[in-house]
Amino acid sequence: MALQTARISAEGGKAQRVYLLLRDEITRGDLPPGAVLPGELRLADHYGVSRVTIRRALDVLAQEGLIDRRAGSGTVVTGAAPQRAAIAADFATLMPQLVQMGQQTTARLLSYAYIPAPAPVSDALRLADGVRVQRAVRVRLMDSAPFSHLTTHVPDDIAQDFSETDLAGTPLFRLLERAGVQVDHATQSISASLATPDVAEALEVAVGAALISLTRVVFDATGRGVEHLAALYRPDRFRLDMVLNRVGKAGARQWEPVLVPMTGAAE
Amino acid sequence: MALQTARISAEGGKAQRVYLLLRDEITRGDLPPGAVLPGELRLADHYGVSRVTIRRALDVLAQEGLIDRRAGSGTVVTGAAPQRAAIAADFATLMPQLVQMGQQTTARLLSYAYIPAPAPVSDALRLADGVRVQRAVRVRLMDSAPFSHLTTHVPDDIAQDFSETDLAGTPLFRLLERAGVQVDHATQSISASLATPDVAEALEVAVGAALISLTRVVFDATGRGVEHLAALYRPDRFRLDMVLNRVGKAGARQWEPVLVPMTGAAE
DNA sequence: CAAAGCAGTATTAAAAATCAGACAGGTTGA
DNA sequence: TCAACCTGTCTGATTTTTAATACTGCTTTG
Repeated sequence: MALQTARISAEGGKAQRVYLLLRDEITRGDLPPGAVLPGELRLADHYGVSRVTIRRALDVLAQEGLIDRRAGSGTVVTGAAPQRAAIAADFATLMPQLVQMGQQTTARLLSYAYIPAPAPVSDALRLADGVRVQRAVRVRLMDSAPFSHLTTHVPDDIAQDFSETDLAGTPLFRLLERAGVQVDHATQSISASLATPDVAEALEVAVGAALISLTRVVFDATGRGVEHLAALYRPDRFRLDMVLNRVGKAGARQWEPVLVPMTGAAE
Repeated sequence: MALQTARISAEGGKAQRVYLLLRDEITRGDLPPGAVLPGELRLADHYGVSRVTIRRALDVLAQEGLIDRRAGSGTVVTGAAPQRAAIAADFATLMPQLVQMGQQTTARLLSYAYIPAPAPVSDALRLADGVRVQRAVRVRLMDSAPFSHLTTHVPDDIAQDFSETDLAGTPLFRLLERAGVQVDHATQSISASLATPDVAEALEVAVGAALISLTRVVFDATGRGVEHLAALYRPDRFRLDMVLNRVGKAGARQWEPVLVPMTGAAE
């Protein structure tokens, strides 16, 4: 019944790529339900591949119910958006509406080890060379559907208190505060990246699919780096939303994010 | 001299995909300069392809100077990050530090037309069916290096004042306020998507590369939708950063974004 | 209503990419 | 020094992609 889990592992060549691109355009809304695709010949030209290859990609899309092909008439995007219980997270504070949603998310611990801090992590956390950190890789699921892949690094002296079961259940953030860390501020950066084979498997997406990438570095009151989070989100199941208000008088107007008070922290 | 513009157009199969994945991991910092890659055999196994395919991907990376291959020793990531200074944008308010950077960005108008509003746009702007909108597609460049692909939709009665040269030069946002629109609030959503052939060409990236996707809908004081922006950013040239402060007493703590006062609006 | 045109369907053979394996030669560390 | 591992190189079998060419069926137009 692997319908939307099209093709894990790095299989597939051009046809697979065209499939990914088209599916991305559809689920993204660029090709809304009801829209008619260009003809296969036109598509072949557009993507720079042969018609047979386009056809193979369309086959998969049709099989998944994303498109409806009618001979003579054309290929139309069907409204049958299979998923869509997308988890919306407040863009500014990054607190997902999980509380409202019944907190039905669970986490699965994929890996757990103490290692010397990798260069990017020790740089970001401003650690001395060779400092050991606890590295944990987790997948967060919503109704047993994975939506985020989390890699956290915490200096080992802080992480001593975290057991494996802690990590599997509790958001790392709460563990930090439980450990007595005075969380003060954090820097975040949003980007986009491609699904490598390992995260692709964990998130049940195809290798090469687009993912939202979030990197967060948390500091305590003394300015010490206490957590490095590298998160990857499935764009079809996770959204970063925000509302901005235009405030101030003319000439000195600016945007101001609308804050939604809520405790907790997204991962 | 097309060095980092590896392979535009939809050519390449698995090798191309592996190349994209590896390059993504390198430029993203997962494989920092100096890191030694796993052996070709291990890579082949990891990506589920043959060694020859891995080899082809490494060939391109080596040609671009991203890796250094030494027979017998192994393949290491070189620190030669040909990356241009990434444009950082304030995450909360989405105002890029363009002013500080000398405002050296220019825009190129790719397409310009009045059309009936597509379904996603008319939905988002809450327009009646069949309302005509002005659709403009632009590419923004920094030192003649493209970093964003912008598709804007504006109701045609508002857009009457915009000439083609206006669009090529001025941020649409300023045009709106010049037209007397009382901008009140906006909703934004961040995601990730893949580069289709057309945007890939405009942004000078490979087809299938990861892009940051931002959708913004702007409303005026009367609650009317006045602008729909769909932006795609090159993650290697554009970053969304923010700083959060942890405020409040224990038990009612929450994050608060740090605001950097500045006028203007990012596109 | 008939014809033209378009779009999907199907089948072939050639071309290209990929695969699996083997071997040579350099480097490293026990 | 030897063993293990790495890149570099080559080869023939296999799979994927391509290109060319019919064909069927729906829609539209004269």
